[in-house]
Amino acid sequence: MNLKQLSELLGLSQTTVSRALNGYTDVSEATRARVRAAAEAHDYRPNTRARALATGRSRVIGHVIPKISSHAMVNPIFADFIAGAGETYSSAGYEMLISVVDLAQEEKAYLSMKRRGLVDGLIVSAPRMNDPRIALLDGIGLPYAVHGRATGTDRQYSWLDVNNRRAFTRATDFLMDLGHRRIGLVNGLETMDFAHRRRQGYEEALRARGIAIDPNLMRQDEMTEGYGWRAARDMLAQPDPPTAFLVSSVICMLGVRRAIEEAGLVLGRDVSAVTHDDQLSYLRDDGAVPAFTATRSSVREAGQRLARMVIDRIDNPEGPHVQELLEAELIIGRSTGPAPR
Amino acid sequence: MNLKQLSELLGLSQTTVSRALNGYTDVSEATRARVRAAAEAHDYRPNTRARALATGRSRVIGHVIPKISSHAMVNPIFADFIAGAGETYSSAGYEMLISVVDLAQEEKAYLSMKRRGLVDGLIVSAPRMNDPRIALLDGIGLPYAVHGRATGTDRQYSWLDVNNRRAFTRATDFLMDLGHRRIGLVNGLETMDFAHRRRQGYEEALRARGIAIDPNLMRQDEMTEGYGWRAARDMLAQPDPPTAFLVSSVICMLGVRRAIEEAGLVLGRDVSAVTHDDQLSYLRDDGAVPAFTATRSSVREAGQRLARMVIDRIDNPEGPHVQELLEAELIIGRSTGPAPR
DNA sequence: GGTCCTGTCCAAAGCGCTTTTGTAACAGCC
DNA sequence: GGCTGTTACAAAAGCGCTTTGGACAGGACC
Repeated sequence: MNLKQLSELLGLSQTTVSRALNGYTDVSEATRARVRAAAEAHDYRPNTRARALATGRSRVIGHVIPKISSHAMVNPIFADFIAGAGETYSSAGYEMLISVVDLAQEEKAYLSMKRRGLVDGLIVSAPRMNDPRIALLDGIGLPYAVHGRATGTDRQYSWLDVNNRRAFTRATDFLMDLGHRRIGLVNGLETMDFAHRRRQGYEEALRARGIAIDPNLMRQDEMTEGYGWRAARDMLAQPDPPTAFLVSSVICMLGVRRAIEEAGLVLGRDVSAVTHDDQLSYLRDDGAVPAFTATRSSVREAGQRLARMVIDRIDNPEGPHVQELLEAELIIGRSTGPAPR
Repeated sequence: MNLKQLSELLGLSQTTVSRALNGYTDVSEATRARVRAAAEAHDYRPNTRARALATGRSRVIGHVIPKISSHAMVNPIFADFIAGAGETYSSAGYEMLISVVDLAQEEKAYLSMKRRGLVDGLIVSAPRMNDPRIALLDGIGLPYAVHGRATGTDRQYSWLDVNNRRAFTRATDFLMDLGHRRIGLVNGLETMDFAHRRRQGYEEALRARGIAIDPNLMRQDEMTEGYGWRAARDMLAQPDPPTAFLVSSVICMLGVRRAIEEAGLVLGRDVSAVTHDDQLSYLRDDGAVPAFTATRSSVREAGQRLARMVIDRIDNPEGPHVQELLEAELIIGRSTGPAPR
């Protein structure tokens, strides 16, 4: 059933049927009701492609996953973020298009998306320091919003980020309030903007209390369970081991906990640990008192809000850029306690 | 730059330019080269929407994420699967569209995708027992391929699945060869087809050697770290505890390992464990000898192949259905050893 | 010379919508 | 009665492609 057939069936012109369904006021309410009923009865849906061609807007928003050589960079965050964004899109009448693109082809891919009229806007993920994509997209003229910030760029752009610096400052303060003085940092890769900011927050808090920053207590790597384990194990084996850890993700934290337990120590008593928790649905902590003390910020919610942000930019491309800084909650769980004396 | 402008620039008709670029033979090679060069020079890309409207094919394949009330069901598998499928799509000139849909609206969503001409085909994920979606999609007439199988349906359809039954039979046999007789099963939710099949494989292997099946050694739940921990802890606390575990995912396995270590036992010596490993990129095991003995099958590869499968169905909708059963490898790691006597 | 290919190219229709630009019909007003 | 406004509909253009159905020139063949 297409518009032509529906209009013939109703004895009306395509114009009238189209305008009736799209809420124009130059259609009488009686006619509109009749059209609506017929559309409903025959389950008529306007063809997306034709509508897109006629309006010049595809109502599709693109997400790009960069691929390095043969491996796509899949982030544990990805699934929940997508789910959040997808919820906003579907309630706003947008579709989400995901494209796996060679990292080296990323520039071309954005341009091609614009040229082909594939998407109305983009979400930019995992910004790196001095990320070149921002200038690029401004040049192309495709609305976008960034998940995170790109330190080093002085352009204006729309972004949403967690206040990673503040979160880690607070976590560090919290541990110091409990009497901890030697705090190990099990960070993500510091080429990633968020990890860089977390270290800043950590160092800032230590400096504020006049505690020396010890490079032996700082690690960075991709956030796997194994990395968490190795990092914590090594630091605990040092002459003057940390009494607490600051960890960048729950997956890492699982490894940190293992290292602590293997060392014959008890988490939350002998050694404390705070992790950042993105509230990933498949890692959720279902206890009454959470297992881990955490700086918590839902990545799904970030997805929802960022999706809204691109849509707003599409609706008003010349509008002012919007920045949203989400504060992470500090949730007390069973993984922290007073420093042993 | 659109087709009209390009053709005017070349002094050719739109027809000729279009046919030159699309490889038709009624264009001389000299002209084709000239057209190609101009297209290249001006970075011309045919507008996707116009082409889709003209050809009646969108070159988009849909993936649906069902949403239960306010929570999308996000599977840890999801990200890697998508990445795999995305790789195939981008090299085959397809795009991937992901739609978050209320579980109750799923039927409508498929129909709407067809009616709106949004996608050329679909991937169906996480089939349940007697899954109604198969009959539904056959009725709608949208090509699709299923990730997994739906026990209980006698229709023919195209699917790709891991041989879960065989994988768990082999793993059980392997443990029994090492002398284990009491083997705990830490399974996923058995409403999921794959979990159902894994239990079958486990029970079959036990029966084949005349070992009684003990309901006290079988658990099922959503596969979190916490669930793995609780399941293993509880079973180990039983009067006649298992000497080995069969675990449904690496995340669960992390919990199982923790329970074993907390009980003062050593994994791979006092207690053995085999897990299924989907080779998720963010849980990869980077040691020389893997930490876990595992039935291993890459979900990313599954994504790649399944994407190819839908594309084939789109190209030849009346062709015979294809089924692909991937055998999981049994990889020996450090988590298994002879049963203690 | 006429016929029949063959190799190249093109005009125009069509995909299914939206939107612009009318155009009747009717009412209100002097 | 003539003018202006308003309301409710429709004809037709246009979005940017692909595809159908020629058209035309040149060579081969009889």
